[in-house]
Amino acid sequence: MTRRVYDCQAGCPVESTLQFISGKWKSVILYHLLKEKTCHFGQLHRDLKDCSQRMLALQLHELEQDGLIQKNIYQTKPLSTDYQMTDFGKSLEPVILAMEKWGNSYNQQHSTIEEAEL
Amino acid sequence: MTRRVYDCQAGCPVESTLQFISGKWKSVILYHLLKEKTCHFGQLHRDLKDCSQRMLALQLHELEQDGLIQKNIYQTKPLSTDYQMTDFGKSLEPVILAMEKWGNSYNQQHSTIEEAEL
DNA sequence: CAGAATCCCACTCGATACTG
DNA sequence: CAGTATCGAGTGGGATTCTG
Repeated sequence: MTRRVYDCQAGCPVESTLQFISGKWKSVILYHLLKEKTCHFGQLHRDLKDCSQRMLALQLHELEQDGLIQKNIYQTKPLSTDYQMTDFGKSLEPVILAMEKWGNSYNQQHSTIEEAEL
Repeated sequence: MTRRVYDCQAGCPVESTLQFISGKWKSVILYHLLKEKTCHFGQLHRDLKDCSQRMLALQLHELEQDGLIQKNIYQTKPLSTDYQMTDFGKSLEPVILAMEKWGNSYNQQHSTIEEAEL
């Protein structure tokens, strides 16, 4: 993996997982790739509005180095690239989907509360 | 929640989840609390070897403010406190357990490879 | 023991400009 | 379009010290 941020305790499984997905935007990128199968750089850049171009490139690069995603370059003009999950990346699907499920549930409850407050 | 780091897109469920667990040590703390039900500050400090006392206090405070964990203070001498998950915090169990499962699987494969390399 | 306060350096990360 | 290079402000976070 690119950077080891956590190692409180050799073998802590949660830390092992975090080594791969703890980057600022990694989980979100993986989520988009999981849903859309293939994404162009520009598309991700539009979707992740608050992620700068530089950050996006960095995160994608780390994900690629960690073997979670694969980059394909097409020598068209202008240049075009896209990204997709590797099999290793896809193995993280349960983690990402668990996050999605919890987030959906939270968003529902939260919007209900907001409506009640109006 | 204490800080909103992500909001690329209103309603992205993964981002909603990350707002709560994206802190540097939060997932690990939640994992420990999930497994051990109740933890004293010192115990967590020992378990998360590479998390400074200051960081641990900060993360615990944010988790408490977000309503994921509950803090209990005992006016003994010397002072003692412990932490446990709230019901809201427990709702994140599937996410944490998914991380644990993936991490265990990864660790197994990784140790096998290391053995093969010896 | 459990934490708050202060200090301060290293690094993160956004903005901008440039390249193939 | 899909990045890389450079720079500078802001902040994360460790070390240390102090309190109840």
